[in-house]
Amino acid sequence: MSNQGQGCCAPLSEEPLAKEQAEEMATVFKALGDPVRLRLFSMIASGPSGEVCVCDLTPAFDLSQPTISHHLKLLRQAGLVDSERRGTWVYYRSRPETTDRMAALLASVSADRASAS
Amino acid sequence: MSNQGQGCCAPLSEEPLAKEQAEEMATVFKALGDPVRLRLFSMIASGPSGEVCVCDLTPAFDLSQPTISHHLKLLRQAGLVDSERRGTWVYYRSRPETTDRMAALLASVSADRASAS
DNA sequence: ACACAACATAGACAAACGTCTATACAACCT
DNA sequence: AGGTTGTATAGACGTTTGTCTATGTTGTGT
Repeated sequence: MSNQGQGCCAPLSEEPLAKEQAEEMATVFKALGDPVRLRLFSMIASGPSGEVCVCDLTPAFDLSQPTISHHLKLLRQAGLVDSERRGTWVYYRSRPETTDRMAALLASVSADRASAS
Repeated sequence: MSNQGQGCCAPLSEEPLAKEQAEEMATVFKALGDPVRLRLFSMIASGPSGEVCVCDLTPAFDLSQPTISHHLKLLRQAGLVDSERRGTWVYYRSRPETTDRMAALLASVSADRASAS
């Protein structure tokens, strides 16, 4: 099914991303791979006070409240945001560690690309 | 359904990511939101010569050749990679512009976060 | 011209996803 | 205590996604 070792091109040195690490990172990318979640995350991450109340997120979309809640849950499970209840309301804030990891991965790609030229 | 204007918290200044821009960027994130595609992209982006032959990508997975081809198509449609046929073989290379845009977006999130503290 | 190899496309199908309604839980306020 | 509001969970349902097999397309070599 392939011609490895027949001179097509140099064999890959090594997969730069191991299977397990790819699985983990893909979860994070997938979480941002939906327009609603991306906007939600964007609103949370750029909240003026570093956090945003769910009561301000929900009415910003033409979607039901449970749907927004579901999307927030996925963002939380991906490690992109954290939530805290204060009294009646729940506040979400971003977790820059996760964002930074993604940015670093993308930057390393560009770096590899640059060093190869 | 909400208490906007009742003192829950400051209303959002503005969605930092417009609907259309979110839609567009989400497509790119979604493309990397699958473990197989993320590994494919990683292999392509870190290819020693800046490009990788499909014939080296396909046997690296326990998946059928059409499945790999399909994933490569999605990466291409997302603007993450480009393909070129040379003779019998097809070579894929990454498009750093797209990667850089994603990194910039993630970095701006961190920046907003830092300036808010 | 013909056979063969690399890659892409088409169609089918189960699994995952995004959305909804209904309901539960938690906190506030008379 | 009881009613009301904010948020989460449960279950249902149509759509999208990831995978496969079968086939088409493009280039090579004899």
